[in-house]
Parts: sequence; C-alpha cells; structure tokens
Amino acid sequence: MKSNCCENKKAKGELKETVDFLKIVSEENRLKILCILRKKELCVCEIWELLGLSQNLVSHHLKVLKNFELIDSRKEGTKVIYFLNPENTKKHVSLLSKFI
Amino acid sequence: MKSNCCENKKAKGELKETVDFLKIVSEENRLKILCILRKKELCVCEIWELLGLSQNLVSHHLKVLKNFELIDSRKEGTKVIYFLNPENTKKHVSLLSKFI
DNA sequence: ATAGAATATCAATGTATATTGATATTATTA
DNA sequence: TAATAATATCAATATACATTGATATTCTAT
Repeated sequence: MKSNCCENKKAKGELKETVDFLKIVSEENRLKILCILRKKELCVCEIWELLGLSQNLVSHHLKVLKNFELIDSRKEGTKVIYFLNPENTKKHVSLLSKFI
Repeated sequence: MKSNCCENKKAKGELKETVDFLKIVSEENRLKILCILRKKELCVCEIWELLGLSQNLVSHHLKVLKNFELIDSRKEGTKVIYFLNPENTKKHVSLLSKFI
C-alpha cells in the first residue's frame, strides 16, 4: 500500500500525522511507557517507579501520549490509572507503512 | 510478539535501536525522502528539487539515512544516485511492533 | 476543616538537532 | 588544465522539546 507522499492532499495530511506520531513515540521514555502499558494498566506512581523517572516528568509524558490518544486514563480515588488505546496505536503504526 | 521492554538486556538494546530509528524517520523531510525513494532511485539534485529544499540540507539528511543504512548510494559520473535499502527499513518497522 | 497522598502545571534551563551560508571536494567537459 | 556541475562538509544559528524544581490541584481520611 504505497503512497504519493508528496503529491495529493490526503497523502500530505497523512504524512504530517505520521510525523507527529513518530515524534511522540521516538522519545525513549514514552516508548517505554507505551510498552509497559501493553501488559497492564498502571497508575502514575507505578510508572515513575518502574522507569526510575521523576513524577512530574512522567506526568508530562503521559499528557503528551494522552493528547495524541495513544493512551487514556480514569480516576480511582486519588490515583489516576493510565491504560493503552490499542486501536489508535495500531492505526498509526499501519499508517506508517504507507510511507516506509 | 510483545516484549519486556525494560527488563532483559536484549529488549533494552532493541528498544534503543528502535528509538534511534524512530528519531531518524520522525523528521518530515527524511520520511519524505524514504517515501519517494520507494518508487524510484534518484540523484541528490532530483530530491532537493522534488522537495523544495536546499542542496546541502538534503545532503545532510541523506547522510543520516545512509549512516543508519536505510538507504544506499552509488556514483554515476558527477551524480550520486540514492536508493532504498528495503530490507533494513522493513527490519526496523517490524522491530517497532515489539514495543507498540 | 485540616492534613496528607497522588497527580498536574508552570517557568526556567539544558540539550539535541534542523537549518543556513560559505566553502571544499570530485568528476566531467572544453 | 581550466571551468563547470554535482555533491559533501563545516561552523554558526535557530528551534524544538526533554528535564528540573517549585508550586498548585484534587481526592481521601481524620
């Protein structure tokens, strides 16, 4: 499924979207977060303990991932549980194969 | 084919390699270059004319892509023809699916 | 109501790297 | 061998964004 990446309007838009996706997942900590969330949903404190990162940094990366709808979250008391959005992640990975 | 991205040594190495790959292809112009090279091998001047970029900038991006062995090149007179390395690009895309 | 736990936000800083302009290199042709 | 075309390299600048430290918010329990 190849694409005229630089010619028609649709392909241009899809390329930009793919670039945005790639920029987000090309950050090592974010890729790790996505990876560990495939196994199991986790609260923020579990994530930063697992990855050895600061709380605010993890919060920031989670926000980026959530804004792009690669993950979602729900509140449970004082905790916030994050979990994968598998449909969207799959969608973007398969869009990638139009260009690479 | 899921992975313990943060646990064993092999997975850690593969994750770093995937991050390197993603950083390279998450640059819009480089992704475009890869995309247009899927159709047809091209010399540098054809690439920068197609993308509307400066010669030296394209040369730089081509070097990055070549260093990571996503593309290769050969000389033809004064021109340098660049072409895709499909095996390596496929390899990295499929490695990505271990983490996303 | 108040205190503590979990998370989010914000401003400031650091860092990586894309881009630019100038110049060097290499090969061809006159 | 001189001139031109195509490409590569290099130093300087610009820009995007990860990280940090401090503080704000939200929820629960006393």
